[in-house]
Amino acid sequence: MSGITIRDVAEAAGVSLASVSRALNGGKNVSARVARDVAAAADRLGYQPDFLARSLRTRTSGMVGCLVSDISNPLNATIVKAAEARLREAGYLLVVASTANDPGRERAAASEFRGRRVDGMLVAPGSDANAKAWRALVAAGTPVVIVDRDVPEADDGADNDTDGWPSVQVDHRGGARAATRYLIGLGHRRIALLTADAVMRPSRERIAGFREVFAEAGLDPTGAQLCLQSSAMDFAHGDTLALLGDGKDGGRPTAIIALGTRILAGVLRAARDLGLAVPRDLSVMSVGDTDLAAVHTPAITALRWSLEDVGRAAADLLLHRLGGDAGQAQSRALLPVDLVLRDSCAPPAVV
Amino acid sequence: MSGITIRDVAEAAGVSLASVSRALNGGKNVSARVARDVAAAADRLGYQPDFLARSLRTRTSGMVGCLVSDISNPLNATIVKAAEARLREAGYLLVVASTANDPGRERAAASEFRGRRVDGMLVAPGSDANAKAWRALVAAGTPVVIVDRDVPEADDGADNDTDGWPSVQVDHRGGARAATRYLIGLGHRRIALLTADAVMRPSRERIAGFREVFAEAGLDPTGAQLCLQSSAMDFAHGDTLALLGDGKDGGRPTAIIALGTRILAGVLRAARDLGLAVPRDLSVMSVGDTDLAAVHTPAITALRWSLEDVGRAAADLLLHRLGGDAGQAQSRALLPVDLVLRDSCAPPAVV
DNA sequence: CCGCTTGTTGAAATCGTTTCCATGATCCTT
DNA sequence: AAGGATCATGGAAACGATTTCAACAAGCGG
Repeated sequence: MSGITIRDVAEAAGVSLASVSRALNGGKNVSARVARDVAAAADRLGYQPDFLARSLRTRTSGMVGCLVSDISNPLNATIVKAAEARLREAGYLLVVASTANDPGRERAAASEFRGRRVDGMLVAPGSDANAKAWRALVAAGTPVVIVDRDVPEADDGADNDTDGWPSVQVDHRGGARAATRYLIGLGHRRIALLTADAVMRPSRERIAGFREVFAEAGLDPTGAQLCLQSSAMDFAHGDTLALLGDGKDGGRPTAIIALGTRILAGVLRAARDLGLAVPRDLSVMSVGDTDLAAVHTPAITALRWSLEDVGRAAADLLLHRLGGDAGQAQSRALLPVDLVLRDSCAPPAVV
Repeated sequence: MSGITIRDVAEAAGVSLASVSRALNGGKNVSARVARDVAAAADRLGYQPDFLARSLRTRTSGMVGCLVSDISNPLNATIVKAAEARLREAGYLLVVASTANDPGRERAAASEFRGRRVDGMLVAPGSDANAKAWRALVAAGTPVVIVDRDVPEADDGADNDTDGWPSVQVDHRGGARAATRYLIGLGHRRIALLTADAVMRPSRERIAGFREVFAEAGLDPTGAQLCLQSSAMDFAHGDTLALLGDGKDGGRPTAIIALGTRILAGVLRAARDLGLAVPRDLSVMSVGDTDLAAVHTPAITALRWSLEDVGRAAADLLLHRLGGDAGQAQSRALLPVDLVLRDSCAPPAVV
């Protein structure tokens, strides 16, 4: 290690430990001479403060914990990256834990973060079931920002904070509404939404928006078909084949909205296997603007939202809290979703 | 915070601080009665040790720093995730810093890691220029494992360690050789390699393997065309158009080896723009087995290596070091690259 | 029964930093 | 010029753990 401590600097500069600390930190109540000597000595010796000792004394670790299901998912990774950059600017270190949506690992990670005295946390729980663990953290005084998740209100009437937790959320409902309206506008009446299990907020909101539009348009609600993927085993390839193959419930869907790279890939492969041309025989839309969607032939119309904005907003919200601002105002952010029109959607073939 | 310290536990259990520490940690030289009482008291009070204080005393932070160019790159993210899982098992916390290959940020991050007293580091420098910074760290006693990078020998003759640094590397050269041999075996004589700037090991090794095979086969070396991408602005789309458009140097290449999702995407789009069918008019191979390669029509033959293995091996190597094993043996790992045959390569059309 | 080893225990030192407090010194005001 | 206010400074007490060391009890062979 560095080996040289504040004590060495003090001796070299011929002042006391307290003066060195003051000179290097606040600079308040410190004479110009001492400031100069200390800076010179520190520089000459290559002094580097020990964060551990400092943290122990000040009770702030300068670390922010980030709990995310899977860091190797590019969507998550992009969010984390943006948040890390913002936090780094503010002098914080981001530590991430991949939890694979396993409640046990989530709890363990949260507990470890707590033991390491993180100053705050960015969390995206795998499901709402773990909300109590987060509540315990918050009760312990650790600021927590929820990222694109819902946390149900406490079931014990004791501490029901009416306004909920600080959070950054994406307007998946609005995006789904726009997408559905667009397809209906093209003439589609049977649309399938392939998304993840409804245990998390994004899928729940998407489904809600999807159905809302059908209801508002006064269309046959059975035309809004859901296909939920609990685990992307074959990336929805089999499900899509089944969906497109037979004509149950009044015929196969003429349009599919698919979540993410892998499900989208499964859908495209299934369409190819069945000899269905996109967009002539089948319109396809991607939820999330991935490389695959942008580059595929034909290019896939997609719902896009800025992952960087999500990460930045989450970091800002947390920094706000860490800055002592416990004000309830601006404790929630809702980010927009855009519809990027490309070549993969067209009016359905006449029935 | 937790609020309750080892002192509270000591009082509750009616023993001294030292006994509590012994009981909770080693358990050596502790009577059954004390062990029981301490465990009970700690449990009842919900005691959670303070990592900061512990670290300060023991001089080990239990943290491992990871320096990577861009965590939002799925390849890097996968490596990091695997390493994190392995390190977590061993009780270490992984902290990552994205450096965007900016030497300044790399240095800053390394310095910060050092200040936070990380026990070790996993680094993939953006270029070899920063090697000196890493050397300084190693000289300071921090174990460092290099991930898929080369670090040149010190230019000052003083401390030239003959065996280099512990590192995990991927056999990109072998992979490139296999790929090139395969294409040559199909009859190709003009092959283009589109890869990244040669500032880092993977590209350098690939280029070397690529050329070696041409030389060994006694083929016209001008058939081995290089196209280096310093920044993937248009994802090599323009370069590919130029490459395939005219017939300089004895004709356009009949096969292209493209690095990663984005360059591959650019190549495929360019081929489409020029009306070249894959693999009839142009054979295409991907370096790295991405979603796009697996899902494209036709499916793209790819060079694949296990990113999880890279992460795991790096973690293991570092853990080995941290375990006190400074033995030079097994300080370097070389991971294999496989050629995954799919449908995107065929013998070239007769000239 | 004595001396020696083995095993438990608690008081105190330590890690490197920040911060409280007392002590002078300087300066300004009346 | 005396008295109070402000400021720079160093000694020492935290922060919460681990670890050394000495003390003491018990077991045991001779």
